[in-house]
Amino acid sequence: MLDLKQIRENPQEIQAQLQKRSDQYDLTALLDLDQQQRELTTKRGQLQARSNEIGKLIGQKIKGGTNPASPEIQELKTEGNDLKQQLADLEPQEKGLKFEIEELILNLPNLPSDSTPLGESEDENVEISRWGEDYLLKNPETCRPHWEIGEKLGIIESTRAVKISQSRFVNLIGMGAALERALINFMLDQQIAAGYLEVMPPVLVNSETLKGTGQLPKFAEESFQCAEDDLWLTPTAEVPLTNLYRNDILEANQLPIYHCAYTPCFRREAGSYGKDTKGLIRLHQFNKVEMVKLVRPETSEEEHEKMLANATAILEELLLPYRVIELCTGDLGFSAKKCYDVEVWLPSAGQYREISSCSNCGDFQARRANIRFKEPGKKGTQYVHTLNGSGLAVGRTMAAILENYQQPDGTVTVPKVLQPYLKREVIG
RNA sequence: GGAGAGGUGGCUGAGUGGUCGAAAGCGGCAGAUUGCUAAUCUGUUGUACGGUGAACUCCGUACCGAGGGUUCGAAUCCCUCCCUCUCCGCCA
Repeated sequence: MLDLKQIRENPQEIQAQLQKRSDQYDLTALLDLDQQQRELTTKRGQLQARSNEIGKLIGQKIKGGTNPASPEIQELKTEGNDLKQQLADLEPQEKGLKFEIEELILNLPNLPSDSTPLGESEDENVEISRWGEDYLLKNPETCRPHWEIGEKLGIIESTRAVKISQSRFVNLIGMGAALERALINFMLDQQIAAGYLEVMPPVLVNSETLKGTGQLPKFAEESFQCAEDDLWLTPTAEVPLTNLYRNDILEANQLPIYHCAYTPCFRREAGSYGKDTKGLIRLHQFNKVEMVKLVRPETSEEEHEKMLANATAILEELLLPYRVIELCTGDLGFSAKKCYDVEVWLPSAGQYREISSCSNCGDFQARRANIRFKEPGKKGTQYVHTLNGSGLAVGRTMAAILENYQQPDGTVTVPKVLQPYLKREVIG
């Protein structure tokens, strides 16, 4: 959530920053409502002050021995009643305005960082670096897509998954399931070693929680909902991990907080019909190891770079070629001010595909989720900065392994670092 | 799911409808003092919004689980909801 005070004080600047994302955001309605609301609040505050005063006065007089039925008291009661009536008129107006303002501001995305490249769409994302070209397949023309490899090996199965669920679900079988588990364990072990405290959080979360990280209200159609219980299936562990500290005032010395978690993630993928219908790339349910940081504002940029390194380290250990791109303003996620995507090489597609997204959300989520910290000596509180990144998407990592490690005979070599986990060197 | 109890400030825990933002204790902070890694004493102690201000301050409003209601006035009375705990049932 953006800072309303800041919007009020620098409307044209904020407008210009939002403009970098797209031209669909207009602050004029918000500013107008804010002005009205503030006037009302001031007026109501004055009336309320007088009303409180009368209440106290009556109390004092009665305690002092004045007859409650005396004209003096009656007169005050009349004034009190009159004020009450006026307040009763103002209050709904004020509430209505506050509600409208809230709705507008909750639908405004974060302001892009100054360093975020300008651009309208993903076409203008900027490649930052590449790694692992030595590990590219030597014979790309004969390589097969991971779903074919998986099906042939009997480790990825989709027909029966569709029967028991829907399209965009799969069964992992035998070594497929084992490889998935091995990857989860490997990734967690790596991130724990990098300083993240593991959490195994609930994956059903309430509406407040989704609002805190920015998935609600704007992206309700992206998540699966259990409406009867006000619970949603988490689209990413970023949601429960960040919300661990919702409404908290942390001590400055608790920061930075690093968490990692393995969770299944659930996404409706509304609007992606026909895209990536095969294989492990775009499923309604997938596994992910996530990293989340809560940090002091002045350190968030540096923490962001470190988090990116934690994500890419996994790919380097697995010897999978990747590149890092920085999202341009037009492609930036709702809550992020700056975002790196890590893309792994998928030889069958002949392209890099997203396998991690590392975002610096600044204080945007902290405002929504009301996560603050307090400096011991100082007065008042500050919002923390929140960051999140995949470390990594497990299914897509499996896809990359199957494709990049495939052998001409149809088997798949197990990456060295996974061999201790999987207790074998070849799948097939 | 059934029955009961309860939700108050960082924590423990008082609070008869009227100077209650809330006693007391603990903790925290500041100071004083004492021949000594600690004790004692004194003072202080939340958050948010708005106004004023360079700032400390000051003023107003709101917050005693949430939302309504009664009243001139609600932590206190009434209603609804949420949550926690205990017992029973069920269950991995």
